[in-house]
Amino acid sequence: MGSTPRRGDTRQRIQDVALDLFAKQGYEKTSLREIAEQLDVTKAALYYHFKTKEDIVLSLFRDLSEPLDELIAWGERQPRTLETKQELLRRYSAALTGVEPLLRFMQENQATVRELSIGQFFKDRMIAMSGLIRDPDAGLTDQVRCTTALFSIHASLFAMQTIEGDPEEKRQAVLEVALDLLAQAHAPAERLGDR
Amino acid sequence: MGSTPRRGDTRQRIQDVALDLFAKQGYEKTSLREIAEQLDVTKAALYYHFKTKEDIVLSLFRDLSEPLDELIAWGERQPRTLETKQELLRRYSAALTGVEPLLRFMQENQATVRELSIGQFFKDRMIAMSGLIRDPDAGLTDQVRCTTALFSIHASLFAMQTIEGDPEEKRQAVLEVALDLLAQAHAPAERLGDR
DNA sequence: GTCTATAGTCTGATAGAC
DNA sequence: GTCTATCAGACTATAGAC
Repeated sequence: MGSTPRRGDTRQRIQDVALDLFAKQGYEKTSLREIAEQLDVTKAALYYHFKTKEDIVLSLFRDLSEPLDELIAWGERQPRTLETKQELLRRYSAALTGVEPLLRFMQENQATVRELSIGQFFKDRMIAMSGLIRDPDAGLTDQVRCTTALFSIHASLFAMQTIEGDPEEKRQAVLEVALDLLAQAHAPAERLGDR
Repeated sequence: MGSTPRRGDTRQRIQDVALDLFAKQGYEKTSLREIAEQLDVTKAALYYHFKTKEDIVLSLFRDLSEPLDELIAWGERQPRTLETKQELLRRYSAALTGVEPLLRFMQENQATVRELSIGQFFKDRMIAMSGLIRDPDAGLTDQVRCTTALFSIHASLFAMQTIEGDPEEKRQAVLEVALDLLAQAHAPAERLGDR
């Protein structure tokens, strides 16, 4: 038994290969033929499991959508304190761990994702996160600090590739910098001594 | 005179329309037919001015390549001091001003640009900039600070869209935060007092 | 410098047999 | 659940007239 590999997990295999190719060479440049060939099935087999090409992408994003929605809902129930914002960043960082290929795909194919119905969804979520983190009445510089804090966590997975080191250690370092930025945005007046 | 508009500037007009459409809907989703239609010429006319579709993109990037190369060359001639790095950030921020649509296109079509011969060029330049800004022997957190400083300038054009305000004021605010991050990465030990 | 016409290829998607 | 066969439409790119 087992000489005929994989039966019944075709749907999962399609998702795996699709995400891999989408992240590697982009959504548009990846054809269904290519995905099918790599799985040794035909295009028609793909259409049994997914209605359209876009449907494959939608299925990939389901794992990311729920944790993100829960995080925002949690944030909206909390008092708008520095501690809440810091916890938001910590949870956000944790939520993104393990979905790096998906994030990379989203990051590198923004133009595509934007028109892919899932695009508006994530735009709304980023605006919501931004609204929870920064204070519209604060100074411009402090707003930039907060936005940079949020964005640095988001971007760390691709921007920090030139830095060597253990991924988890890097994640902690990014989180530390982000929390610092947040604290500075909420500090009274004096910052780095003189300067 | 002037009733027959635009003669001889077709090449420039192609570049303008192409960049606009590429930035708006992505490189792959923009066909040469679409560009030609918007200019009221035929596809063949496009091929008179540009050898391929990729060639249009290459021509767009020429304005950005030279200032960036000069900046890196300048940086490599300077002593590796905090002042040099701060000046690098200032010049980098200035160099990016005015080419926002091009940057947005590059940002949102990374997957495409990466395979477009110009991709390796910019990857090399970003690595070079990163090498000038951060110190590989410094602590992980300080390296993240430096990378975030560089990246925040780069990303400010799209990440800060939720913040209201004059673009130039926002640019200054981003620069201030970036310079702060740089200074903190080079500060001795004590940071924000207690915290 | 710009046109028409078209070659040649690939795409996402469907119908129907097994 | 996977196959073969095929669709209509879109694409980049070229040849050659004007």
